[in-house]
Order: sequence, then C-alpha cells, then structure tokens
Amino acid sequence: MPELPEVETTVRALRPLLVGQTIAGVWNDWPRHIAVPSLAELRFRVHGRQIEAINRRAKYLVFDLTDSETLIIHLKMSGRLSVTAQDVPADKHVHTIFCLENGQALRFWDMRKFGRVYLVQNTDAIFAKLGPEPLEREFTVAVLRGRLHGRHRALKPLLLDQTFIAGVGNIYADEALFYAGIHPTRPANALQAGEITALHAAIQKVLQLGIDREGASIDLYIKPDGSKGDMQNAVAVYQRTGLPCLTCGTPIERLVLSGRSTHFCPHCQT
DNA sequence: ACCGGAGCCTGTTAGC
DNA sequence: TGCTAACAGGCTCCGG
Repeated sequence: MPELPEVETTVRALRPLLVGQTIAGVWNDWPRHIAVPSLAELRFRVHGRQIEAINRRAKYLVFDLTDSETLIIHLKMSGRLSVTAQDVPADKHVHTIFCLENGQALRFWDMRKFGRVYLVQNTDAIFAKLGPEPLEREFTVAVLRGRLHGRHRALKPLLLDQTFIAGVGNIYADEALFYAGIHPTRPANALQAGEITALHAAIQKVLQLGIDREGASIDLYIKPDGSKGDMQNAVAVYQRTGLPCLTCGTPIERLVLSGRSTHFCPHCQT
C-alpha cells in the first residue's frame, strides 16, 4: 500500500530514467485504469510529448509534460511502476504501458486494479481538496493545532483523511500515533498542547524514516527496480499484533476503526 | 458540516 | 483435501 514514503521513493527512482524522455505511445488492456480523459484521447495527447519533470503531491506521482500537459498516476494499494525495455513481455497484472522513443517503457503493474491514470492541463480539480504536505516547511505545529481544532473525530481515521493531511496511510498513521503516545481512538479536539507537538514530530519522524528506508515492503510494494524497501524492518506497531511493544513489552493490540485495521500499544498509547 | 460505511478488485488465508 | 467466504486497503460516493 504505497503511502507518501513509497510514492516519494518511486518518484526518485523514476526521475533519472524518465526525465527528458519522449512518449511514443500507450498500451492498455483495461481502460478503466485511465480515469480521465478517454484512452483514445490520452493516446493522442501524450504522443510525442516529453517528460520535463516528475514530482509528488500527496500519494500522486505528477509527470510534467511539454505543452502544459500533466500526467498523474495514483498507485492506490497495489500499483507498481517500473521502467524496462519495450520488448520485455508484460506480466498479466500490467494494465498500462507508456512506450518511450528511446526503446524503454514505463509499466504500470496493478494487481487489484485500484490505481488510476489522469491526464489534465489543470491539476486543481485533483489537488484542490488535499491537506498540507506533512514534510513541507509550511506544516508547523500551529497548522496542525488549527486543523485539529473543533474536530470530534478519532485521530486514526482523521490521519487517513487526505483532506486533513496529505500522504499518510494506514502504516504511517499507526506508527505516528505510537511515537506520539496517543491512543488511536482519542478525539482530535481532546489533545493537550504537548500531545499536538508530539504528534507533529511523530508524523514527520515516521514519514522521513520511511523515505530514508525507501518504503515499507509489507504487502505488495516494491521499488521500481524490483527490490524491497526496508521500512518493514523498522515498524513499531503495524501488523505486530500480539508481539511485544518495543518500548514496554506489552503485547500490541489490533482493532478496526472506520473499517481500517489499527495497531497500537495499550500501555504506551493513552 | 461531519462522519461512517459500501463498493471497487483480486490474491491470500481462514474455516468448514 | 478441496472448496468457499472473508479479508486487506485508498479513495469516492452515498446516506444518516
């Protein structure tokens, strides 16, 4: 399940392989992969356009193309991107391929077919509602405090809400609450000042750790070169149900909040 | 305005 | 043993 660190790792790996390259064509065997526009129009509009830059916004990969076209890819929970020679046979789970003029191809592997491709000239419709980028300088303790104010919702589902904060998913939400020492069911507006500071620090800490370790290869995520990340070896609570807390030894517990599995230490998180 | 839940998918796993 | 049903999860849409 690619979250901010996994998407960032993917962006960094793709950049040297794709920036400056020109798109020659699009192969697709599952048109619903293309959210907007139609497959036919996407083919027409990306043909001959060069990839000028690749960046990340929330969990989206953002490819700036020439002529103000922007190609956006969301990996959702099972998406993987890789760059290989065009003549490499496609795996059955590859549903979209961008062929390049240099003989290489960007392949979108997506076993569960939740991922989506967008091609737009104005990204506002896709990005307008997203919350702040948690690793940007603008995301201060005061900003977090302001966004928590007046919210009654439990913290875990709130951290997963992309309009509240962008890029955090199930793994890093659990990890952040653990390091902040906050129980996942605590209402957002019940946090003390010190807890908000701790939560802010914990969010940044776990996301940066995830980037430094090149993502968590827990479910289906692997890096574009096919190798695993290393963050799965550094999780404190995620999918560690029944195992001893790294801090106090108490068995990690699991509960379901808003339909999402949630892992926490009942002793350290209050 | 806010929030929870269904639905989209398919490989894996638990249970009969 | 072989089969089916439940499960996982990011996000959008719908209803309370």
